[in-house]
Amino acid sequence: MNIDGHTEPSSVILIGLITKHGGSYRQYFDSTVTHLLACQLAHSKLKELVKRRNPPHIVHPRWIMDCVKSGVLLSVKDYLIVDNSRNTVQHKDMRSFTTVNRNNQQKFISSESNSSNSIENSKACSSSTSNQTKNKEDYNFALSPSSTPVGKSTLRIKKKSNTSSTPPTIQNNITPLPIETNNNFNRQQFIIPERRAPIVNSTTFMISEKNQSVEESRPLKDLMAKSAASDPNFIGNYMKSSRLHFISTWKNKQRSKNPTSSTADKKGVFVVHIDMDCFFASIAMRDNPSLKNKPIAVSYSTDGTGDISSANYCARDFGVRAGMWMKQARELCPDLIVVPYEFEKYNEAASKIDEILNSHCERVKIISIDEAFIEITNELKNNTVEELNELVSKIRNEIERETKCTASAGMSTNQLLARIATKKAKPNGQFYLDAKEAVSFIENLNIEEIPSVGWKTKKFFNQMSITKCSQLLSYSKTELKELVGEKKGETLYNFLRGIDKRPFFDDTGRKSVGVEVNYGIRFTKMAQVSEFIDKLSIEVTSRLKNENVKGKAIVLKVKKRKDEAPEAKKYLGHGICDNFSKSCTVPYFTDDSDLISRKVKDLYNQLSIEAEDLRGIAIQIQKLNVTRNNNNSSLTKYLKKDAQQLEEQQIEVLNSQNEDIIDNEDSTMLVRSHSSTKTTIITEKKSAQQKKKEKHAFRLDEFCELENLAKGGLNEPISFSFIEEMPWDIKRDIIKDLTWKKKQQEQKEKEKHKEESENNGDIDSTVEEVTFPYLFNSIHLEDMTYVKEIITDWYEENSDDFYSDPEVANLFVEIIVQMLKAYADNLDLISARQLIKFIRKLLVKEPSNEDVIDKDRLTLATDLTNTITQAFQNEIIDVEFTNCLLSL
DNA sequence: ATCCTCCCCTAC
DNA sequence: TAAGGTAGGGGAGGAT
Ligand SMILES: Nc1ccn([C@H]2C[C@H](O)[C@@H](COP(=O)(O)OP(=O)(O)OP(=O)(O)O)O2)c(=O)n1
Ligand SMILES: [Mg+2]
Ligand SMILES: [Mg+2]
Repeated sequence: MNIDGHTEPSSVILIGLITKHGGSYRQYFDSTVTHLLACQLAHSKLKELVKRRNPPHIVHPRWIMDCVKSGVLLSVKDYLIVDNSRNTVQHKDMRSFTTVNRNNQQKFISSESNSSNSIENSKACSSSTSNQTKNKEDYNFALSPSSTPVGKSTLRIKKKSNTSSTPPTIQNNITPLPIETNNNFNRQQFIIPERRAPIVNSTTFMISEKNQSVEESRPLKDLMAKSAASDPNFIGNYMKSSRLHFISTWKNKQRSKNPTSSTADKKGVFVVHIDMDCFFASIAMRDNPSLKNKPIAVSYSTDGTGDISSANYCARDFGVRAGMWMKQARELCPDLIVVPYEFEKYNEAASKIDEILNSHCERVKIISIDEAFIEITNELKNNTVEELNELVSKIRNEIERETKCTASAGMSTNQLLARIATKKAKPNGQFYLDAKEAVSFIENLNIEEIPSVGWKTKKFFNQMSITKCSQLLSYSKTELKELVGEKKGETLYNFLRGIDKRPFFDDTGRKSVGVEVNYGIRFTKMAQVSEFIDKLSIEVTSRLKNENVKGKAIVLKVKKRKDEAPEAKKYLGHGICDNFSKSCTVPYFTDDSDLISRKVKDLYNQLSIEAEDLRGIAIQIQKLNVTRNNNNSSLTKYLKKDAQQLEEQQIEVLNSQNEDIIDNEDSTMLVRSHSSTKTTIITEKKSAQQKKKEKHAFRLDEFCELENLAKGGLNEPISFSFIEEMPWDIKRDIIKDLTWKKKQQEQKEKEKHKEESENNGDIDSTVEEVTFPYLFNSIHLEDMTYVKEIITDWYEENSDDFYSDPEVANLFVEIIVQMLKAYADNLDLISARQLIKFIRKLLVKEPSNEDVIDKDRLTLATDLTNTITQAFQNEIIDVEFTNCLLSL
């Protein structure tokens, strides 16, 4: 729950009641808020709230009071202060809601009927001939105009000329759930199953009834037999069998081998891309040579909806492709021979390849289980293409000797060209693509042969009748950016011209760890979902522990059967789904499966997805403790390097910028005339030098600013000379903090003036006044004395209002909670304790002469501290930390 | 302007 | 029957 504005009774009291009776209070309004308590609400605010995916009930605080009085959770119906029931009704009536939508969509589509028709045609074409798999299920559904918005079948285009007709897209498909009182109970199912037992039962009852009555109950039952619900070790078995899991984890294992991007990048002479020919299939043919001249595919099934993992070149002649369903492959090639997976053998071969590559070359970047780039720096005597061909030939021979499988290699001067060359080299060949011939080579390719042009992008361009790179080459960079987005436009423009600016090693360290299961998910009860989340959490935790990482952000991703979508065509597949994701951040790094599971269930509840409709579920952990310092906290840097190094880095950055500029111009010269470019370089260089100078000027400027700030209105003047000693960037942060603080103080004063006339101030972010957010980005807020002084000052300044104006008291609570969070962030239990103790003392001290008020004060003080600790408890999930804190 | 959240896309 | 995972790049749009 969240409280808006001034309420009667006061928010402090309400918060106390809410937390005491099992509700959860949010300081700020967010999507988790189901009820907003208010006595009145501005129209503008209401409008905003109603727009939300799950608009809250807007309820009079009397509701809380009455609930508490009667000891029962009463319906909010009689306490709604805004009658948004009209909205509710609209949402409830999904049928009419979606019908309206449909019409809109169809109108939208028919107005562009030409283009959407051509999508359909080209899709039909490509699906029957050569294609990179997208299975018919997803395919056909996406084509059906009644079910999918146009936006989905085209690329997302940055600038949409007709914004007015876009609304009936994803937004509306995300089904704003009808808000009912019951909804709330559903949300709590995970948390307090027993207490909500009647509801749970009725849900389950309804489901089982459905199962009996619907005619498709039998196939559903069959599905259930093999689903995640019926196998207690589903995740383990699944991960053991999944080829995609296999190649993903294999790649992950290599992560540590690839150097990180920081490695000073030497300029390589050549780049070679090496990729095994139909890797999985090759292994099978190796061990059973009789298969060599027959079409084979690696799969679990000989027909039906099983995926093909890899097909040999003989099968490819029939159009059989990886990712294709056996059913379709069987149609294309009735004599197709299916061979099983042999993961262990793939591992062995991959290790051998890895060894061979490393024995020939220093710089090896592993891309996947059957694929790697190598960069040639000093391996050749004269750096001639002949030598290169020799070396690569030698490597390929060794690979074949050791693995009895063939590899192909593309060679050129950058990764893009090498990779493109590989395709031409296959099977069992090698090909050198000269950068000078890049454009003439690329213009004959189909667009999907350019990396980054995947299924969607291909469809998007096909729909504009673009299939060849030559066609794309006539688009300007600006036009491409308009079509496919800023970054992709840029890279695509460059790629089409054979330009690839990626550094050879670009691994910036892990950013996330996750588990996902989008297969076999068929549940009927929330309890099953809950159990599955427990297991998933354990799985993700074990992966975290394996890698020795922890994270702060917990992400839940789910697939929900699309409204009216039929049972998946693929056996136990996810079918046509809407995707949702929801995340939360805990204030410290964790790898605790209980915590993760609790939070994920919270998140799941917020999404309100019926167990029956769930088709896929994933947990991701982000904001890892190992993620390479995007934390650019100046202090962190300072602790790592000394200031000198930092300055050097600055200069390096500037230099490399210069190089970049030159690089850019060099490459564009390929297509442009060069007359004007030189001057550009010169001006750019100049401005870079200016920048360098500014860096020094910056220090002076800052110096003056700092002097002013240090003099002006600080409670605790910081030793000026101390600051002056600091490196420039730390100074800059301090200045930022101080400026910010000063601004806050000014604003507060302004508002105080206002308050005098209005008697109702709404200050909400005085919080960081005490925290130095820039400087203490990730470092302890250590100076407890300082903190205490600030709080005391603040308290004394406001003590007049403190006990009369609940807003002021509320603000106080907020500040303290924020500070506790900051401490929890750093697991600084000692300071947190000190703070709590200090607050208690502060509020209870100074015996007043007026006895009556004094007693009230004592009660209020206790109430307040309880509220603080409880609010804190709601925010901080680390049980250990909270318990320690509360057991003062 | 920059960050954060919730997506979508791509690659093997 | 079948095992549709996983990490990173990136964009839109809201919050700050
Ligand atoms: N959709 C896919 C793509 C690939 N793989 C697996 C099987 C492949 O053998 C291996 C390597 O992928 P490649 O893209 O290199 O494909 P192949 O090696 O099979 O064929 P190619 O000769 O085109 O490289 O990854 C898979 O299981 N499913
Ligand atoms: Mg391969
Ligand atoms: Mg490969």
